Amino acid sequence: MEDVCAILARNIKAARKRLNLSQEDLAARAEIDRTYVSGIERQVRNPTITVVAKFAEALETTTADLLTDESR
Amino acid sequence: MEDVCAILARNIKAARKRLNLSQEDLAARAEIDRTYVSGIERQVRNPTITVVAKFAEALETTTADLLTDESR
DNA sequence: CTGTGACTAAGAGTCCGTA
DNA sequence: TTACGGACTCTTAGTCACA
Repeated sequence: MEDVCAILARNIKAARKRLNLSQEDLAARAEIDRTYVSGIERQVRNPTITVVAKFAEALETTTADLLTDESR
Repeated sequence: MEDVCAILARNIKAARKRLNLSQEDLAARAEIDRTYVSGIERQVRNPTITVVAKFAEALETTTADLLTDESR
């Protein structure tokens, strides 16, 4: 079973690219530090669900979507 | 926009009832502390996504499902 | 534009109990 | 069976300088 952090990292990165945003742009939108965004995409962070919710809003999607394993 | 913790609390409680589990049963299954389960259902906790994943496994569902707002 | 190490404050998560 | 409290440890939140 794949780690939920890996799924989140992949989905955030994909959604970010889709919107043509840099990590910096996303950080600004979500009101999160740039380096924190980096840490999540690199899977060195294990965020709380409220942080994921912030990302979801900034990426114009839902919390559930960011945690959905698209690979199956 | 409704808080993600409220959605989680509602969904966990519903899934737990559906399986006829007590908070203690669920805690044992998910290998999470009994008082922590209580705290999440009362929305006084803001869990990390790995904990939500543990709940999902114990409740025979997915992380995304536990964070899906069924009220819409 | 991104990765990384280091740091403090806050809160996640555990364990003991009581009503 | 659940809510709630105290006390505790350890990780996350959030930020910085630097590569």
